[in-house]
Amino acid sequence: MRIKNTPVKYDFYFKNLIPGQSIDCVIIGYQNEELNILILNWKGTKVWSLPGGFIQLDEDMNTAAIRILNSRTGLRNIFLDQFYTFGANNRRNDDEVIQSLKIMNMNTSLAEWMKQRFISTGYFSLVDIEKCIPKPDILSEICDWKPISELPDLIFDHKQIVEKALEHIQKQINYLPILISLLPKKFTMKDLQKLVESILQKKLDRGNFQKKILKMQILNRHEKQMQGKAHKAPFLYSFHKKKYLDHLNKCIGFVYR
Amino acid sequence: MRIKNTPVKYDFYFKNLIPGQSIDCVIIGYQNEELNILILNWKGTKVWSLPGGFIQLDEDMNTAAIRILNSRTGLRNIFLDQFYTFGANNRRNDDEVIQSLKIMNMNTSLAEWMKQRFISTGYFSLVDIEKCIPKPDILSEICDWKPISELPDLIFDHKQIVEKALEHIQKQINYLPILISLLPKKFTMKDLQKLVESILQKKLDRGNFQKKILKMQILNRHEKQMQGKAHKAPFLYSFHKKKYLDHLNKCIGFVYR
DNA sequence: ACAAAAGTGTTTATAATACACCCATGA
DNA sequence: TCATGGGTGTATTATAAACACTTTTGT
Repeated sequence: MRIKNTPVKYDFYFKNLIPGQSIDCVIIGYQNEELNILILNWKGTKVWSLPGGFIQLDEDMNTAAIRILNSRTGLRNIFLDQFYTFGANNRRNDDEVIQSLKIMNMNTSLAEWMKQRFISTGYFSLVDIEKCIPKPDILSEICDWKPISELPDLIFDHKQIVEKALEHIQKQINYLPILISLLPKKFTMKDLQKLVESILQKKLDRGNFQKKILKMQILNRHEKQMQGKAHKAPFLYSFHKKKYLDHLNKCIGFVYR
Repeated sequence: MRIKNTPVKYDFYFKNLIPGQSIDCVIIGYQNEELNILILNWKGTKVWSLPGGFIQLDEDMNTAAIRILNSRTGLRNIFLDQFYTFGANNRRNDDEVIQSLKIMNMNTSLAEWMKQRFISTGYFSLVDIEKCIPKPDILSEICDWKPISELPDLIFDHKQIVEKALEHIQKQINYLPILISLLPKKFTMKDLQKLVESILQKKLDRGNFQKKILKMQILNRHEKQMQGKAHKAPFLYSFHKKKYLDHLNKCIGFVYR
């Protein structure tokens, strides 16, 4: 799933941007029973960062976030929400910036731009990894999924941004369409349970989970899936989108806390 | 509770500020069985706005928010948290700004500053109204509490900012020290219930509320308070701060949803 | 036949809800 | 003595938690 970028010349593309204000995206997918996050490797360095970008002078901030998400993933109409704005004066370590920019042999005006103080608004997005085509940005040559248990060091305060985002979805699991966004169309009850467990970071009882979810009437049951495994084949399910969203709006308490 | 400002001359105090970035505060208090919000009236106009301000070049955004809160209320060590950043390109209506600045006879450089596009981060604060000494800012001459049911029109998107803040505390009542911040040291069970009801916007059963809260063991019971009313005198309570905060951290679900 | 995991059922404990009862108080 | 609201109790229902039983499948 690694995709290489073609060489670009750095131009003055940032002339049209709001200075001092950036966006960082925590793009979350679900794979191998674990949450994964999309991160970028800066050209010729060991620096990893979150996908991010800037806001155009006449652009809504939310629109900019959608644009950035789309340009890194190819996806449209994806769940995306703001969770926090990071405004500490020392959130970017200047040495880190200068060092990396030097390695990347960046032209002066872009380097100057990058050296500003930025206040950055964090957005998180929940995507189906299967549908996503990761694309590196102007600073990077690798754009790749990493499981949260194996994240490398990230530049600046990006690790904290990830942590804040994870905290946020944990608290919002009852209110936001988190589960429907992360699973493929059809899935087994076990898939759903593993996902919930990986978000809440705790084990749940299998029988009780199944009963609780079924009683909510938010799932459609489909044909059984033969897996060639030495046990009963599980049913496949899909979300009944309307009922699922109604449930969230009623804030009834979706799963566990 | 109205306080008039003395005349000030507008100076270049904003030279030291981050351009394009502002802070708006939704300062919430509890009075007459209703949530109240602190708002400002711009000099010589009918314009009402939230208390707000800007961030100094070398200042953390959170520090700026604390500074702004303190300068409007005189309070220190108050609960204050960020809830959303408002970045729509058209969130400020330019005509409104220009009109108001003209009426206020503002000098050119301040007017120019005010006409920028601002991305504004919303903070909310929960205060004991009794302890608060509202002070108008440089643009205003009145700084006053208004119950949320009787808010006047607010400038720009400030009404939406208030709504988002209220939504936020509703969702966070189980996680944030909302109740302890809004009530005076000692209060009756009825006071507490009315506060919770005014946040959740629904009626709760008196007997069940009392039992549920008492079972949590987060209150200290004090002497009864004789009110001169034609019925039994109620107990006074105060929060057992540690137990209350522990309860919130455990996210057990504090009251109702 | 067996192990493994699915689907469902049973039991017990805990919590939510509705509302009933008695008590203290001032008019 | 009466209306009012405070404090507490009880009965009913709903939900959570632990775990047991049966079924289906491939080896």
